[in-house]
Amino acid sequence: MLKAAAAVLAKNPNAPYGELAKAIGVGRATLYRHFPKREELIRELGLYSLRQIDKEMEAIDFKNLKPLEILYAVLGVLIPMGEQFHFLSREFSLAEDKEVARIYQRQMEELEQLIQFAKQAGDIAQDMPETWIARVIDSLIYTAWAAVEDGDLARSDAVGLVYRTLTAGFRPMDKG
Amino acid sequence: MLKAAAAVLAKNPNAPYGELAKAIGVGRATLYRHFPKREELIRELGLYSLRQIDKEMEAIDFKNLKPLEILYAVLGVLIPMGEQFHFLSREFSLAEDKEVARIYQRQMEELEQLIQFAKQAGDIAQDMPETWIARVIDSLIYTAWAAVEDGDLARSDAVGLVYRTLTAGFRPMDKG
DNA sequence: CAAGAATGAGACAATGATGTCTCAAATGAG
DNA sequence: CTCATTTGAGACATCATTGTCTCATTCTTG
Repeated sequence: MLKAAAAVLAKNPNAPYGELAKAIGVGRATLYRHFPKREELIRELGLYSLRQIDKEMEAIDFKNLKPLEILYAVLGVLIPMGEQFHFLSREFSLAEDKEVARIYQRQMEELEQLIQFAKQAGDIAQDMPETWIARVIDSLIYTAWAAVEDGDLARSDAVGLVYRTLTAGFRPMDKG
Repeated sequence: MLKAAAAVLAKNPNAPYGELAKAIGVGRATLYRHFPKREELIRELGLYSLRQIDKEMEAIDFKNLKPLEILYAVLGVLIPMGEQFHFLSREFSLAEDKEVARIYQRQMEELEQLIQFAKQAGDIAQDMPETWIARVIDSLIYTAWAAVEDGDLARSDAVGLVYRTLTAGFRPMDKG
C-alpha cells in the first residue's frame, strides 16, 4: 500500500497529494483521513521503509557467516530495495524527524560494526575510514538499483558486480 | 553569480525564485528580467555547470598521462565540483532539455572512452561493463564531495581515497 | 553633469497545492 | 437485512509561488 506511494515519490518528490492517493488507489479525502498532513505521510513512509529494511535484514544469518559473506547477503537484500533507499535519502524533512533519525543512525552503526568485523578479519583495509566505507556501500547500492531500473544492468548481475566493485574495485581479476 | 544559485538549489531543489534571487544578491524582478521563467534559469544553470566541467577538464594533459593517471586527474577536478554534480542529477527537468542532454551524453562518452583506454592498458578489468564503471565513478565523486561537506572526510584526502576505492576497492593494501 | 539603462521594492492576478468539509454511495459487522 | 463506518467525489477557503507590471532609485556611459 505505502509501496506505491514510495515509488511515486522516488520519481517525483513533489508529487501532489492527489497523485499519491491515486497511486495508492484511494481517494484524496481518504488519504487525508489517514494522514492529516503530507508531512505525516512522508514520515510514515520513511518509518515503513526503515522497518522493511530491518525486517529483510533479520533473514541474514549473521552468526554463521564470514564478514564478506554477510556483506554479500546485505547487498542481496538492499539492492532490490533501492527505491526505498532513494526515497529516504531524497526526502530532506525526514532527517529532522527524531524517530526516523534514530533508526537510521542505528542501522548505520550496525553497518559500521560489520565493517569493523571485516577489518578484524583482515578482509578490508584497516586504514580506510569506516564512515567512508559505509557511504560507498550505500552509494553503490543505489547506483546498482538505478542501473537495473534503467536497463543498463541485469538484475541478476547486480549483487555480484557491486560486491566485486566494493572488494576489488575495477582491478583485473587476479589469476587463480 | 550562478554558483550561488546552484548551491541553494543543491540543498533545496524547490527553493522559490525569490530565495534564489536573494542568494545571488539581486532583486527578484531583476532575476526575472534575465531568466523570464524558472525553467530557463535551471537550464542556464545546467549548461553553466556542464561547461564549467568541460573547462576544468581541458586543463588535464590527456596525451602524456597513463589512463589511471588521467582518472586521478579527473577526480581531482570533479570532486570539488560536487555541488554542480549534485545539482545536475537532481534536476529532473534538465534531462529533457536537448542541449543539456547532448553535452551530458558527450561527457559520458568521453568518460567511457577513458575507461576503454584503461581497459586496453590492462589497468581495469576487461569484463566489467563500461556503463557500470562510469556510473560508479560518478557516484563516488558525489559521495566524496558529500563526505567532505559533512566534515566526515578531509578535503585533501578525498581524491586519493576515491582513487584507491575505485581501483582496489576496500582490499587491504598489497605489500610492496 | 546628463541621458539612458538597469535595478530593487512592491503591488497584482493567476495558478496549483494543501487541508477542511459535506454528502451520497459502498462496505461490513451483528 | 440494518445500522454504523468508511469511502470517493467534489466544493471550498487558504496559502505560497509564479510571472507581470510600475515606479522611484541607482548605475553607467558619454
